[in-house]
Amino acid sequence: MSEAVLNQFRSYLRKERLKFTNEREIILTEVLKRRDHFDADELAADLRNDGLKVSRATVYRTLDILYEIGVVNKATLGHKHNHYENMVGRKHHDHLVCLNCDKVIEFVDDEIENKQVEVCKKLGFVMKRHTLQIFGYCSHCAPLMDN
Amino acid sequence: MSEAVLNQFRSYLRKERLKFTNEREIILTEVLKRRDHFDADELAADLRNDGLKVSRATVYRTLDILYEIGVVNKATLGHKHNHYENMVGRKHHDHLVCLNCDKVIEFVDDEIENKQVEVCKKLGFVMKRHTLQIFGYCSHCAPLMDN
DNA sequence: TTCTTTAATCAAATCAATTTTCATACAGTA
DNA sequence: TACTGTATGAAAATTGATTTGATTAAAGAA
Repeated sequence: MSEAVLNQFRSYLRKERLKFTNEREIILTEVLKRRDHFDADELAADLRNDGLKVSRATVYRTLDILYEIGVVNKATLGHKHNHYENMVGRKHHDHLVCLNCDKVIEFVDDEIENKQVEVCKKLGFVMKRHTLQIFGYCSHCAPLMDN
Repeated sequence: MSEAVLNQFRSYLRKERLKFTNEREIILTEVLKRRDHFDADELAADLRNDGLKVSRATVYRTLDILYEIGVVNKATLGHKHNHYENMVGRKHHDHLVCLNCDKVIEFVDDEIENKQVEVCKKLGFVMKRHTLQIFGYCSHCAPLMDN
């Protein structure tokens, strides 16, 4: 399965006349291990921890490529930096973000998805991507807060 | 009506032991004139144009307060800076953003809103705010692009 | 293999948006 | 009017992200 992604990556790079470098492979491998929502700096730190030296700039550049080919998704989760998530074998979903503990819960609601398509159709708008975030308190934190 | 907002602002400031300064009034007034989606710098530039000198820092600081009391909404519209919009007399709405011409279209869909409430209820999540953006091409730009 | 071309890398500089600092000015109130 | 503490502006600092420029290393050709 990660074999398939690797091939997808290689063939995209070839198509674009880009190079399959050691660093790009390292970053892809690390991204595929991840199941959470991480930022570029966390990823770079993890690589450094594993003794793999890849510069921040390369991490950013490679994440861009991975976003381009749909291997990762980029999300705005209420911080001033982007979060990424491994999307291999996963479908689009939305996020609930706890304002207290930063927990991120994923969900999909087909009716919400369908309604968005309808809204766009009605307005002659061609949807390319969409993102829905709900901010609040998770079931663990809610009782602790004075809502 | 803007009289009411002014009073709301003043009483919030009093409650928090903050001061009703000339600059804060200037910024509030300018915000209330606006019906579009603007960023902090645009607002500062407009004030400068009108001969009103207010520093960038104060603009940011005041927009924070206005966000706090719900006079403005803060939105992430695909740029790396925040956009603000005057919310006086307006209800929550979502945004369609054209990737070509940057046009922003607002919409509300009650069913989407209800579904979000349902999702949260099911998960024991207490919703504080939510934001949905659809990116794509508006009816004017879509025919010009190769979608 | 080796050569050649061209892109990729790193570290450091830069950038844009935002936030903070700190000396000074001013609003609210005693 | 005087006092206290918050707000202000200009500049510096911070943050996340991008670019630069010299060097390295893929990928394909010979």
